[in-house]
Amino acid sequence: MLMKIYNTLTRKKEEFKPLEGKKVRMYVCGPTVYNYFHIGNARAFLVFDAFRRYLEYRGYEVTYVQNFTDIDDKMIKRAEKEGITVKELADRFIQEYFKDADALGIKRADYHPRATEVILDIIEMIKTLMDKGYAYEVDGDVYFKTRKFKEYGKLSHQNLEELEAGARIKVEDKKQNPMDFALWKKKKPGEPSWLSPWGEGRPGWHIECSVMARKFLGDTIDIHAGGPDLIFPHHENEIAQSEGATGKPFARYWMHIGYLNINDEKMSKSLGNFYTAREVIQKHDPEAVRLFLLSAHYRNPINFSYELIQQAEKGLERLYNALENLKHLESVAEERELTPQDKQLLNKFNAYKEEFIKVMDDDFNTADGVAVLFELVKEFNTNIDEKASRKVITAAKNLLLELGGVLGIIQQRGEEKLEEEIEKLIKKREEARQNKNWELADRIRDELKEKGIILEDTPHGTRWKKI
RNA sequence: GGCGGCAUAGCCAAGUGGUAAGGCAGAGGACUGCAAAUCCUUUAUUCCCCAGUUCGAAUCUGGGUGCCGCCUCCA
Repeated sequence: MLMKIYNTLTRKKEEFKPLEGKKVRMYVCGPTVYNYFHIGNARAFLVFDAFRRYLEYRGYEVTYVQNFTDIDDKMIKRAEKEGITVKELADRFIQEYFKDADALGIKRADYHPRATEVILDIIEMIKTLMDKGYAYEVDGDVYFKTRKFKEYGKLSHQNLEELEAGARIKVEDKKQNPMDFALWKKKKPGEPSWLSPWGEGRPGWHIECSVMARKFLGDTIDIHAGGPDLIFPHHENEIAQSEGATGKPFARYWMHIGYLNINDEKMSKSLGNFYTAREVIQKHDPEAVRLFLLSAHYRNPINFSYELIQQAEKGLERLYNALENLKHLESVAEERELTPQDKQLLNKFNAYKEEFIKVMDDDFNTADGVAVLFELVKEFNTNIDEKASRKVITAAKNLLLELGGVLGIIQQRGEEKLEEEIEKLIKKREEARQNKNWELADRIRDELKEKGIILEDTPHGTRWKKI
């Protein structure tokens, strides 16, 4: 069965066939590194990270590119405000990006190019566009001639006339048409600049992605993805530039997530309803954030609140409890021949796995994937105990970790060790319980709780966990 | 004006023709020395409203109501 992917270009779910065998060329628009990224950005990075993981899980060989925009108006403004260079600003927030992205379990891309690293390639592409009549220069600025690109508007499903009619931007005298956009911007005093055939200046925003995608992935890529606000104008413009320059289709599948809102309103600085990913993961388990964001369909809008993150945290706890229980059972169960019941259980596990694949194959339905994980946990909690063969327990544990790994959850908490002193206390409490000295046992339990160790007495021994 | 999305239990949320997943919260019960974890039962005769198509609709069609987004930098 082929996977299906919803394509913004056709507004339909399509069967996913990469250009070349099992190779997938994937480009995701990255952040402008003038600040910490916010929780809305996080949704995009995290969702597409999960899709990449799933594609790899399904045996695709994914080349994943995510850029850093390190030169634009916002960068210049912020650097000026901070009294540092644009380069220093970029270096700093690229580092900060990786701190937060790593914490959220977002895997590193194969390539993380910066716009300023590909200036020569940008100039080359602009030259090509000028040669082909898709661009024109006016006094050191270069613009893309949207009227020349016949399919302009095909991604956002607008036609140029309507766009022009609805254009709220001021008509700049320099542009031939209000929808034309800058490929190259003439240097203003004090701005970083590069030498070009049109004089000193810097690239426009849209051209960098066209160039980086092509440089690292080729003329035609499989998946181009990003936030919903990029559909127009950014991705529309990328198509115009890339297809204008190469004459080939730019991206075969365009994927866009839904907005992340705060109280049903778009998150924006002017409304003051703005959360950086960093402040959220300082307060809550990053895996809970992942679980929260993957619990809804990626194309639907999602409302952010700390209350909902807390709900997700509880759910995550349930998953971890199951995992910890399995680990504990594994340590006490015996290795023995599989009974027919054991075999039946293993078959069931396999059915859950197939269900997971079935729902994820259908346009990455992570919400259903998460549901399968919870159903699996219920199955384990109900039907596996210390009498099960260790083989079954290990298989259960591995499946939970395997499917959780695809979504990037239940991966963080590893094997923890206890200090000797605490182990002694736990033993002491065991003895007290043997002697039915409940008072002492409870006192030790309370004492350990204050130290962040929770004890749970199970039929097959005491289990501990850290909070 | 053009384009588009959404409306499912207290909360979150999946489900696009076959008789309402999953999570959180709540109630009752089991287990436990007590807890915790876990399990069982329970919580939408019903999916914004009206009409229609159909043997059958949350899912399709028409109409209505409400909310939101894009068309301008933004993931």
